[in-house]
Amino acid sequence: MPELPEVETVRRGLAPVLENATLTEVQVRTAKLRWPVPKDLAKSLVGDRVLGLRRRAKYLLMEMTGGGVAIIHLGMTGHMTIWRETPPPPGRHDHMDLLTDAGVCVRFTDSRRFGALLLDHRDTITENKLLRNLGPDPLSNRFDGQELARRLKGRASPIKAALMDQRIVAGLGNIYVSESLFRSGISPKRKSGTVQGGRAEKLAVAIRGVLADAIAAGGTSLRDHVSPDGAMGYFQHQFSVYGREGKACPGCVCDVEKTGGIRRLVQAGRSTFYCTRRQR
DNA sequence: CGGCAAACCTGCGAGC
DNA sequence: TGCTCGCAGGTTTGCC
Repeated sequence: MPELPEVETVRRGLAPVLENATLTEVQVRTAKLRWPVPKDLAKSLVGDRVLGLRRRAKYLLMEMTGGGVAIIHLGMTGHMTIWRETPPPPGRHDHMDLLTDAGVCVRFTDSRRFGALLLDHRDTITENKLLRNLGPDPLSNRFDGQELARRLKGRASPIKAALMDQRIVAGLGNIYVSESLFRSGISPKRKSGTVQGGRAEKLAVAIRGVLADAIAAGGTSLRDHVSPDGAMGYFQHQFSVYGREGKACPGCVCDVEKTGGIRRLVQAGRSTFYCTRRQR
């Protein structure tokens, strides 16, 4: 499920029920996630009020009045569900419940358990190992064509790999990299260092546009619901290339029979989808 | 440092 | 129907 637009959708769904709420109970049923859930999690959070729910790249940061900050990552299959009434009995993959003084339950579910919940403190959060090397958030004003060009300069790797690298730009994943490259007309195989000037500008604009459109659509729902209120995201219906191998490129008028349509290739172990005619 | 495969997990759909 | 295989939205680690 979660790249930046899905995480932002989750943040927006949870914020109204978590912000200003006091946590009355934290139930951890599965401590074995991407990293072990801290043993003192409940002790650190219960009784504190949630000051704010923020997002940094694909991480959710829940800031507490006591100074604690819960760092949440949804991994590949993690999602959150809000229960305003008594929640159903937890299933095998319902690893955690956060209960608030308003009687709301926020349940964390993650079948593959690549997600994480860790603790830090507001005084040390900027030096946190998971956060300190992240590149700019593409929707922030720290990100534009010039900044992207600077970060790509001199790199020999294909641009697909560079955009997947969270140190270059933070928040893209496999779907939105393919879609952004398509929108900017850049081949995923192009050497990163050659994406400079106008080309970098175009790519930066494409990244921002794709992410903004995806957030407006409530993210992408391929297998899981993304929104904590159960609503499906529908950006998958706007995909130009992702998952569309052999289908017609939306920008090409050529016959699919002749061109073969959208191509798939594997780069660094991940599928990339692109159009050989429109992306150079 | 760069690049790549493997590792961590489970579920699902395709094909036989 | 039921099994096996490949693939899946992420990130770290370890090896050349």
